[in-house]
Amino acid sequence: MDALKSKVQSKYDEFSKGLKMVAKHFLANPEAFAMNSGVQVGQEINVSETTVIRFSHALGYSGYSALQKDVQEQLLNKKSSLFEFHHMKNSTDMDQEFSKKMMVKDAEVILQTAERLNVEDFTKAVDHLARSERVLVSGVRSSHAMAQWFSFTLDLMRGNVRLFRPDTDDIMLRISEMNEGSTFVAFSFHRYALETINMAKEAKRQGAFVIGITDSEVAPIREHADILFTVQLPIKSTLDVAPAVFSLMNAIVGAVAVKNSEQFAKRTKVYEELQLNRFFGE
Amino acid sequence: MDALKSKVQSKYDEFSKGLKMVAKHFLANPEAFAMNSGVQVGQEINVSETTVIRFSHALGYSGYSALQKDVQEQLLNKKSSLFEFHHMKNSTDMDQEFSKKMMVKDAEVILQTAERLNVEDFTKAVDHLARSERVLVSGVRSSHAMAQWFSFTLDLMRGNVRLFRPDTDDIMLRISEMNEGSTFVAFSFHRYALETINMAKEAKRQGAFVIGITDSEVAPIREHADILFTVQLPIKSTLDVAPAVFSLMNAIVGAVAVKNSEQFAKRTKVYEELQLNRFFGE
DNA sequence: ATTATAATGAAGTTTATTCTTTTTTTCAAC
DNA sequence: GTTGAAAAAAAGAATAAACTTCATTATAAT
Repeated sequence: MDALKSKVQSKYDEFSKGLKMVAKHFLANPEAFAMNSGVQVGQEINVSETTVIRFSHALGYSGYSALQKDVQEQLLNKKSSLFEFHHMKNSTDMDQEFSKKMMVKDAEVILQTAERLNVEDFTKAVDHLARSERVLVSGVRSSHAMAQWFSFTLDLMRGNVRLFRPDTDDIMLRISEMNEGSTFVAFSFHRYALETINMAKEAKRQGAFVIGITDSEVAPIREHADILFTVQLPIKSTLDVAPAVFSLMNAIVGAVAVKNSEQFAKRTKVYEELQLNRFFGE
Repeated sequence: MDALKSKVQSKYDEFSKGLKMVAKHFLANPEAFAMNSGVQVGQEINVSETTVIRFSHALGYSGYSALQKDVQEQLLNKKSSLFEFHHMKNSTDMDQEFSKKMMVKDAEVILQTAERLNVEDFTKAVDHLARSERVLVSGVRSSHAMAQWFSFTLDLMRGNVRLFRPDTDDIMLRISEMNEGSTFVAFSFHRYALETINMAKEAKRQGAFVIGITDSEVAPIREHADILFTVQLPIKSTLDVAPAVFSLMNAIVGAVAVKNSEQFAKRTKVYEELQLNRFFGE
């Protein structure tokens, strides 16, 4: 399989626009080629069957059927070799075990978080985030990445979202901009930086709606939050909450996008059109 | 697969002579059923196509096509393991459905990413990240949160990790610090900001080891990366890759921590002791 | 702007596959 | 050995897939 894949990778640059789309899809999901007909594959990627066949030709096959046969064989061989791999327990694939195990754990934490999520709170939070005039997001140190992603993504969606930047922003100024039409989102995780907590307190005093995202139901931020989302790890876990928090944020942002779908479509269109070639590759 | 196989086994005694032959062959070599047409399967076991079709009927399928599709799916375990577990039928609430669905999808993407992860690459990357004198991390715009988290966390672990800051850092200066003992980590996701790509190119030219984290096997960063990790979403998905990327990073950082465990323990101890009460709550 | 070149998808043709119907074979009972 | 029931094969019809051609559209070069 890898041989075929790297062949596709190496030829990728010579391909036309349509072929590139097919190639990308092939690399991402070769199973689709093994199991479906040419038309089906084409439909899935919005390309004509003809282009799929041309892709086969470009790789040196006589047609789609030939490519499909080859993919099928390689895929099934890989399966069996992977199966063998699982059985040998020597030390070299400890790492495989390790990475996989950790990621499975992350997935489990996400499911558990989803399970525990309070629907009412979720709906209310989404509602405020969609409607608020202004949104201010804060999170420092270990929580800063979360705050950054959340504000960046939400700003794409609805605008008027601001990330508090501890290095350059003035706390008092930012806080003074908060009022009844504002929402403040605080990311406060273990060690619970006082900066964020105090901001939440002040924001609330100014009448803003405060959403707290944290790792414990008794975290200090709870006092100042109208809504509290908690992402909890299994005890004694060395995991990081980040994957689960991002999944939660993803759901929130997605829900906001759905709620404001027309506004969202307009904004992203404008954003896409703005892109200048000299800033981006491909 | 096992379910289907044992069904065949249990019905075996009731079968006619011809069907028994087909059943035997099916148990021995189900791949043939996944990949070949009815006639071909028949020929291989000296039985008519009709008998193969009858075999499909005997198992309760509408015809050979239906059997084949099922076998294909089971062999490539297209059926996601999670979907089986989390059949959410209980909730009537649309919002609950929504948030949960999104998060379940995130979990699935993580599992798939774990599945596809190349062990060798993972080991090699961890090795470099643990041993390198210096590590430089870059990611702008939508990738910036990832870069921030990764550099922050890895820096806690081993030190000498630097995040490239587009607003204040000088590209040339940062690049010129790279050499054979350095590792450069590039987060390059859709729209593929040129800044990161060019930095990777230059870093490589300076002899640094380059690790690319991206969303496609043909993303532009691939040319300049010694190791490429791809986190792919199912096509047509409106999801964000962030949760899966964070899970991958989590695994990487975790592996580095294990590798450098004594160093890591010392560093975090120092860090913990440093904390002054007036910075943190509780 | 104009032309030449290449890429694309719609429509049409051919080939392959599945499924149904009909005929033939098998085999046991008499 | 004939007969009849049951199963398999062969033939045929219907369907679906793969491939080809060609007109249209996009891209690049002048």
